[in-house]
Amino acid sequence: MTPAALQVAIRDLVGTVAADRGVDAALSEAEIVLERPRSREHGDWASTVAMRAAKRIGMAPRDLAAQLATGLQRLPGVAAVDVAGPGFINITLEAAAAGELARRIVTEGEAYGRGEALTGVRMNLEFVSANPTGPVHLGGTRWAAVGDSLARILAAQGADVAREYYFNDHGAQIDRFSASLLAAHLGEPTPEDGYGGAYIGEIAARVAAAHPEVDDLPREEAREVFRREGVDLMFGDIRSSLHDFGVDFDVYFHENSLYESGAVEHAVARLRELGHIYEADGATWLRTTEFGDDRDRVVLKSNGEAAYIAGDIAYYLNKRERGFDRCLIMLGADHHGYIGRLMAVAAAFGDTPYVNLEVLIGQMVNLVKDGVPMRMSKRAGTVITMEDLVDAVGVDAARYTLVRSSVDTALDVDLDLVAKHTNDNPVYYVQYAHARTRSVARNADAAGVTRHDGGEDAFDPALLTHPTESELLGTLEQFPRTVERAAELREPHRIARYLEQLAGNYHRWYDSCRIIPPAGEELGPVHRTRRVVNEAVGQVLRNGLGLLGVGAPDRM
RNA sequence: GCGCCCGUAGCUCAGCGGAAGAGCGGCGGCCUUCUAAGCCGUUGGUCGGGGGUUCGAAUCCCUCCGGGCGCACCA
Repeated sequence: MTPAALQVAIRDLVGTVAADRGVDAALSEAEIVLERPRSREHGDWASTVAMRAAKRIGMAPRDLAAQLATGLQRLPGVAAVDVAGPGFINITLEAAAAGELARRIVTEGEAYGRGEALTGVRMNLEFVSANPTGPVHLGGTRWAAVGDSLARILAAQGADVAREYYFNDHGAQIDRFSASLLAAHLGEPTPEDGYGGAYIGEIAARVAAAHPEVDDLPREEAREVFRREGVDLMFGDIRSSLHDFGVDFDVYFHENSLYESGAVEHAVARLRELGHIYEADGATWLRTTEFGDDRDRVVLKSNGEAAYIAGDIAYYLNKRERGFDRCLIMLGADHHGYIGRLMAVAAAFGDTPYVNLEVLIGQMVNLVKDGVPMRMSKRAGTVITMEDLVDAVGVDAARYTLVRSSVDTALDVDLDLVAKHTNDNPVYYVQYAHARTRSVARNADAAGVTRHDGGEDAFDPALLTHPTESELLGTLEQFPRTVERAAELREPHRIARYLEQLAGNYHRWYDSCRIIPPAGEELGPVHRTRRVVNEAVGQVLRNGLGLLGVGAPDRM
């Protein structure tokens, strides 16, 4: 008896009751809510359908629930049905019906948890996108962890996902970067509005070592060398940190290519064709107010230069022309003001905002020391980088910490605390559960506790009768819909929270149910069956950690 | 002034229409048997305040308070 079958049965029963009373009470699937009750006392599944449908049918909720319960009781695989409170229907399944899942998970393996919700959809996921003026800081590290995990989750739902990094190595920021490098090389103080931090000195030294001629060049030319070579080195460092963090992009998109290829002119011409461009005050404007923005935006400044948004316009059109159905952009909270104009741009091209284009805003990461927030400043060089974090806690703990909270929540990271109490990080709780499943498997093999007994499949789900077993099986059953929900809501943290629950269920099961019989107890079908459950849990933990880009160790 | 996010246990945070949660911390237990990075018990909450919608609100709507981040012909 699967939840889907239960749902169908409930719909039919409601139809029968309604027909008896001469009422047409056709229920949509969404109305037949079947959920895992929070408390074990409420059975394996609970339905609120009686409370929803009571008014339409003209019965008291509890009476309707009682009638439905009688019908449900007769279904095969249903052990007990109770009516509680205002009309909850609590359903308990027979162990055999619930336990069948373990066999299915082992058969499906890595495929368990995948879905088809996004099959055939081409998605472009843009994240991090930091300009090469310094190492990736904590905020960028959060997007790296969340973005990469989201890409994995979307792919698990069948989407064709491209990870994309958009960057600019020209303009005022880069000018300040190269001026800072030159100053560091010459032993001068960091220029006003320049970048501080130890990495500036290191990059400057590497450039000078590779190009000793800078000392003989005029200042302007030397600065040009520092600009060109420094950007290359910096960007190389960024890519390498990201790679070490387990994040590799499919496309590194250079903003300047939009200008060099004529993509900006192409996009502006297209918008002009569509009638959304006008001239005023010597500048060229896009009428974004027509599409919900709070003011029109300058596309080409009165001095003839392209405004920043011109790049965004061209970039969006470029993505669409490369065949992406859905363009997702992850931005920090300090960019939330862009959403309106970006959506207006999409609409101006005739696209559907929030469908063809999605902007995911993530809140800031704050560095905390001894409970006091520390201001991070690139200029002052008091920045915690991706590498700092990884050095302190390792890739797995770093990624897990950053991905287990909703991006809607500003995150406080206390480096001392994280470094000191590394074992407190829930990632170890989950990883330990996985290592335990592997350890049990090794020992079980050695003890002959295998699924097959003399060629016969000894798996018998009716033997999984312990309360911790129905709890564990119920959680295992939730994995596919958890992944689907995480993909739909773009919320990877749901996977992490799910894994913590599963790990807890497993640890408690392990504590009360032996897989390998202790001395004096005979090896029987129950042990062989539990062995399959153990494998199923390991598989799901592995699949889930994989979606987070976190390792699933065999030993700890 | 306008806009976005947040306000749930001492701390960090899940839950976002259906029967208040986890981790950490505190206190007390459990290793001669499959990993004690574990388990069990206990402590701890007017879900920021007030209205409204609903059979039912931490969850949706309005409003107020508090905190964070933004509102350029900068990039």
